Amino acid sequence: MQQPGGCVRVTIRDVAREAGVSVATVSRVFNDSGPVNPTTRARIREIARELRYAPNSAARSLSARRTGTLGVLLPDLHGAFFSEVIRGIDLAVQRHHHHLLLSSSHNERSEVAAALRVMRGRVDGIILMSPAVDAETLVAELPDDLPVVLLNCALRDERFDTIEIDNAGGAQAMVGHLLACGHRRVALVGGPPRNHDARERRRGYRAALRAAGVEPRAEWELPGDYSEGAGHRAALALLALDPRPTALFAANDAMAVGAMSALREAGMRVPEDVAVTGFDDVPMARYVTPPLTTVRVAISELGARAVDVLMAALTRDGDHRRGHDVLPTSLVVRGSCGCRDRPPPSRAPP
Amino acid sequence: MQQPGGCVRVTIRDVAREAGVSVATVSRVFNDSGPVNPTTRARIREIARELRYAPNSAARSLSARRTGTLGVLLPDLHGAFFSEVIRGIDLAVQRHHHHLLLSSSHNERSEVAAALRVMRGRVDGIILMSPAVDAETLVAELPDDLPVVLLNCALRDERFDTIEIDNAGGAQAMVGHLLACGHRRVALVGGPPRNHDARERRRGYRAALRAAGVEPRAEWELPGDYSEGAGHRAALALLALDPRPTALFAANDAMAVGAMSALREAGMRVPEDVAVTGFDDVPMARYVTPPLTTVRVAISELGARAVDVLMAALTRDGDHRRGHDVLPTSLVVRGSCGCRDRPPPSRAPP
DNA sequence: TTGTAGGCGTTATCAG
DNA sequence: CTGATAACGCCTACAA
Repeated sequence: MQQPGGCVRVTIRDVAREAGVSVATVSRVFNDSGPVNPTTRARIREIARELRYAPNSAARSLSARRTGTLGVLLPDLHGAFFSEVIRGIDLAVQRHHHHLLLSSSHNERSEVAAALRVMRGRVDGIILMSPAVDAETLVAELPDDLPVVLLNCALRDERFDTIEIDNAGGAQAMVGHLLACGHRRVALVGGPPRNHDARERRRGYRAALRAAGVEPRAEWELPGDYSEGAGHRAALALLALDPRPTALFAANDAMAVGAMSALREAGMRVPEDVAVTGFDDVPMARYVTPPLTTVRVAISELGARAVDVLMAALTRDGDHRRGHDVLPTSLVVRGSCGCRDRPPPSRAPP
Repeated sequence: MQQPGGCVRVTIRDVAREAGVSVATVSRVFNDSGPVNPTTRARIREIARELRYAPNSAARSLSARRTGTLGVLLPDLHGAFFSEVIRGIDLAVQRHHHHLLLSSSHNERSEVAAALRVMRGRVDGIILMSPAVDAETLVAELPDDLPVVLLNCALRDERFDTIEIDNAGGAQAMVGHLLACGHRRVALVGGPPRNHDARERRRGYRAALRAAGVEPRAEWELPGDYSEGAGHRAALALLALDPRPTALFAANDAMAVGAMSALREAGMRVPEDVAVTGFDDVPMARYVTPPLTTVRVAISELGARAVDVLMAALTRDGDHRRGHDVLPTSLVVRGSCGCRDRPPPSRAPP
């Protein structure tokens, strides 16, 4: 026992020397690769612990050509949605005994490219969610020696797996529900303009309107950015409309909550005066007043499935058939739409 | 141009060969280290782009002994709190042009140890938030060749920097406020039993009670776990108490919202029948009904500061004085406590 | 301004 | 069962 505290950098060589064996043997016990005499194995483990040795992961991945890590690129870390995605990813990654290299806030193409570059050599595969960068410019940056899963991207390239939420379908079901309950003037609080999900949700909104014989109107489409404050402002804008919409479909739950807050402050009742609905079904949704009618999305499932697909591509190394998954959504009718007791609306044809 | 698509593994050697220079020169242009003829520099960049070359980060960190990455260990990824912490960390890390290796859900000691081991060689420093693992057992696992910042840990070791929220102070101020408003029976919905923050908030709660001459009572302390559902159940339990508490202090906002929901369902008015307050001031807090009175914490600041401390320790390599920061909190009085118009309570002595 | 060569800490392939 | 030893891809003196 030469360095009791092991204060500097203790390598596999130190352990080998101390144990009177070769580095190969030490490597074997730490990887369970190849046979090692139980006695020497125990001694090596013991000495490694005394020296506080831990394998250097960088060296390991360099040599083994596997990193045991997945890279994740997200546009932003804001709000319950991304939180849930990451959580789903993390749980799945742990199930596969892997790790996570996280990078976020990449809306510019150059930022995505930079983040992608840094991932090289550190990850075995990449999960990329970048709803704001347009598709064509994105594909040029993607590495071709690593498997990539695209999340909620407006891109369906045969070179990559993709997973997305049925945004349009969920929105259409939600708005269809409001229409089925008798509403004729339904407003929308949209998400960020360049955001793929937001656009799809808007598309579903418009489709539902048309399917019910209602022509979408520009002044019904209030701008938003997925934040509570945007919902608040949108509701104020809605109140200024004449004739005033009787229902408000927010592109996510946070904005719906913000909108309800503004309506209440303005002396309006939800749902009696204005029905309000959201999208995502975040945990908080059922606990606000009134409980929020919304579109349920298995958000963490989105992340988990991405990991599973990636791991599958990783193991079935060469021959992996790309897939394009669409995660279904479902209507969750609570109090904020005011039509709990009506029959569920039938999904209108596209 | 030998491999137009560069479909396999292109290394620095390939670029060097193609450009007719040595690997050293290529390395220089990619690191801006040492002088390189502008012409050859341009040619190398050009060829690297053609070949789609990107340096292998594992090799780079092995050789350079720096990874440009910080490791983050969190107990869980649930809820707005952790979401905000990560966001703060990520933003700060980007400011420093570094990256993030994330790992979570480590409540067991062995899990923390494992995660710590895997970080070796991949990170330059570690941010660890582990409020559930007891302090002594934790310190044994910490690496001594890497700088570590402890977040919200019940540990104040001279070997590590620590940052924590003024949990007790914030709780005491909040409960003091309720008492100053005339409440005498104030209940608590606690956080996870083994959680350090949760204990501190309870300590502040009790201290405030005693400071006002009110003896804490066991039946006032309702169990919780930081989830909306726990708050919901706690409120139901509160309603069964006789005499019934007139105020409820939830150890976080999510539980406060859950509690308000249960009270409303039971036909009680907030704050008239029962005042409800929370902790954290998550974005949603101001938009619930009624707006939540809570304790404001600069959550993302907690993460950002951790990064700054770590980076400071990294640059001032040898001589870095450990510090123990405490993030202040502040009272945010909204509608849910029913005492908006009263004067702010004076902070009671401990 | 450029090239050579040794080393970073592991793994993996052979012989023994 | 164990030990040399050649990669892995890059950085960095040192030399030219």
